[in-house]
Amino acid sequence: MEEDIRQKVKERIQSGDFDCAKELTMSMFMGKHKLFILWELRKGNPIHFNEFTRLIPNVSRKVLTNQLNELIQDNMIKKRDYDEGNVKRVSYELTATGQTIIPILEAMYQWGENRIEELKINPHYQTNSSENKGVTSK
Amino acid sequence: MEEDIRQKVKERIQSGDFDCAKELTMSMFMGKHKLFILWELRKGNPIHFNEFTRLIPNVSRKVLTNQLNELIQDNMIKKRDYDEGNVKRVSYELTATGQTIIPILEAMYQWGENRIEELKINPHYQTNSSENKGVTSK
DNA sequence: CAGAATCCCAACCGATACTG
DNA sequence: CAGTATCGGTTGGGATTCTG
Repeated sequence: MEEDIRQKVKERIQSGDFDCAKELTMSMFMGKHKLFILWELRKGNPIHFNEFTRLIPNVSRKVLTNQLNELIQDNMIKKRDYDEGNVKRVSYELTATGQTIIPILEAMYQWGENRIEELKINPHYQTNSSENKGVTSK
Repeated sequence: MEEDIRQKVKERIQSGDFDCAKELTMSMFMGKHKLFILWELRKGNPIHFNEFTRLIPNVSRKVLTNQLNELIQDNMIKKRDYDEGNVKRVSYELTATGQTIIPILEAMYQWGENRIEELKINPHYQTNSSENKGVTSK
């Protein structure tokens, strides 16, 4: 349904329904590896296709291609083809628009770090124990 | 795969692999309606179960229940049961932790708004036309 | 090196019906 | 009112194989 949401958001915007700003943003990095891809590109350095296959653990080329193409369609990254000797190479880098989304990723990174620290101190997962139960004020 | 990512991230954190901060954050609002739920709760006002079914277009109770429960497990929202007359009611509101993620949603909202304005001026979708093609510097 | 083309499965989601 | 239970459809993603 990820692709679905991207399409839905596009359609809504194209048909004049602009009430989906958060969803639009979210659709930029929905997809298994997009967050990772954008994150790796955030410094401005271009990255080759096969570099990604090494950087991202266990990604198939098909899925990687798909994620990269969607990011290109969304104008978040751009592709550059060139020849090196006689072997074709391709690199990807952020577009100007893509760069503007990085602060959000950094905020997400920071929030996650803080949350992890909290969880180290006071693990909360699978404890349906305390504070969050129904406060049943009958 | 949404539940899957939530579980994976949890497992990674519980097994001492803390290198997934962004993914943890993202897993907080992955799921079809979580963004919407958190957004509606951001002002601090509690919302009843059936209010959500009215606020969210075309959500089934099953899916809504699921999304709410995951948010509770993740300590983003909390549930409050009480009796009103002799009818059981339930409301949901943000936890303290849940409140800390709102600024990220607001950043996403703002980014989306800006992007929509850009697209109004210079529609970019489905034009694989110009700047983003391979810059083929052969 | 950088894909494209298939096949296939898991699981998210929707619709519907039932319960306390 | 606020759920639970069940069934079935859709699709993103993995594994594998084939090009230029």
